[in-house]
Amino acid sequence: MDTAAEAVRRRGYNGVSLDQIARDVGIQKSSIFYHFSSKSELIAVIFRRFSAQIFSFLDHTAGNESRAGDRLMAYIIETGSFVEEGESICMSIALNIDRESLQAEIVDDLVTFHQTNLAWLTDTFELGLKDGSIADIGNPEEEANACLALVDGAQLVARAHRDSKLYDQATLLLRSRISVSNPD
Amino acid sequence: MDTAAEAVRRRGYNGVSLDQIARDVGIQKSSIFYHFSSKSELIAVIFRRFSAQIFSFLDHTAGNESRAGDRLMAYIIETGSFVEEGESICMSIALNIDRESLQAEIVDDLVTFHQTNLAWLTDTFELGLKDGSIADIGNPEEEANACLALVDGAQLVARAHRDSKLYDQATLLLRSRISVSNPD
DNA sequence: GTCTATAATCCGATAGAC
DNA sequence: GTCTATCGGATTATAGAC
Repeated sequence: MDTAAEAVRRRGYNGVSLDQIARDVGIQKSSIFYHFSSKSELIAVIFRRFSAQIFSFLDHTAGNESRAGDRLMAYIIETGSFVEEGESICMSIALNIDRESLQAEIVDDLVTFHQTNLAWLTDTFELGLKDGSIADIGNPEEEANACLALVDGAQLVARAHRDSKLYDQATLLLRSRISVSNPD
Repeated sequence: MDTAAEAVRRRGYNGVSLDQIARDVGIQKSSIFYHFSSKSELIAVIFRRFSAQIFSFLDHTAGNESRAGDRLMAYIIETGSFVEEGESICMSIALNIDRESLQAEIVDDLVTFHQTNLAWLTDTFELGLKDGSIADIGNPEEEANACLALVDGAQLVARAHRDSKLYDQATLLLRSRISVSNPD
């Protein structure tokens, strides 16, 4: 499943073959069908696992970080980790491109994933309005939408040039609005 | 070629088949090979055509609009036109996802396309520093990188929810920094 | 320049031995 | 639970008639 997840993030749904995944793992592709009934199901399972990991991260961050600036900074760093060496992107982006090849169930999960991220970011910017840890906040919902677009697009830019530093550069202006706490 | 271009923007390189393109056009798929030697060549040609159109737009805009704010606004609107009804995206994004399935030549063209856009945006923000038509500019190169990431990501967000209005919302904060001229 | 027909390959999926 | 073998379908590409 780890191998399949990485393959999807690097080559998209239509770009991966079960044969290639099986070869990377060191088994025969027919063995995959003992664990998953179809390619669709395999992708559905790994996306739900990925989605659950991110939701867990969001809950954990909201529970542990009391300041909006710290929450947002953790989000930007976490999302940047998907870029790796500029060869990969977040799975939801990769699957969204190949959306028309996916079954309706996974497409619904993709929408839910996006909406959950947007709602979390909106809450974060609303908190930022109160605690002042993020500068120049306009409408929280608009900020959340722009922030999600920025971190997604920053992954694309970094991948386009195979350089993870471009993710950091593209998000620099957003990060400069954050006054992080210094817990000692 | 128009049909092929739209198909790539909606389904990605690996998601389109020559048979489907031929059926949409109303010919047989074998007829495609009279005009193009391979699927790779077809995609290379339509991307170069797309790339030339955008480069022409950049030149035209820089020549006709003297204010940085007007140039940037035109760029944001032009890029937003790729979203259509939330079903499509810019061809460079779609091809960049399926990069590992493409021949090296097209990948080079993709990098050139991205760099040209970045350079144009950097020039625009440098002009904006001088003429004051864009507010709160930090480093022009960082602004360009963040701007490109934002408009690319805004297309993804709009497509994720099949709603072109989300592109407008995600770019609203950037557009609010622009003081457009009112030519009368 | 487009057609029919078909070759060659790849892929998802199944059957059955071990 | 993994293997070998294979089916059936889709896809890229070619050959040759018109």
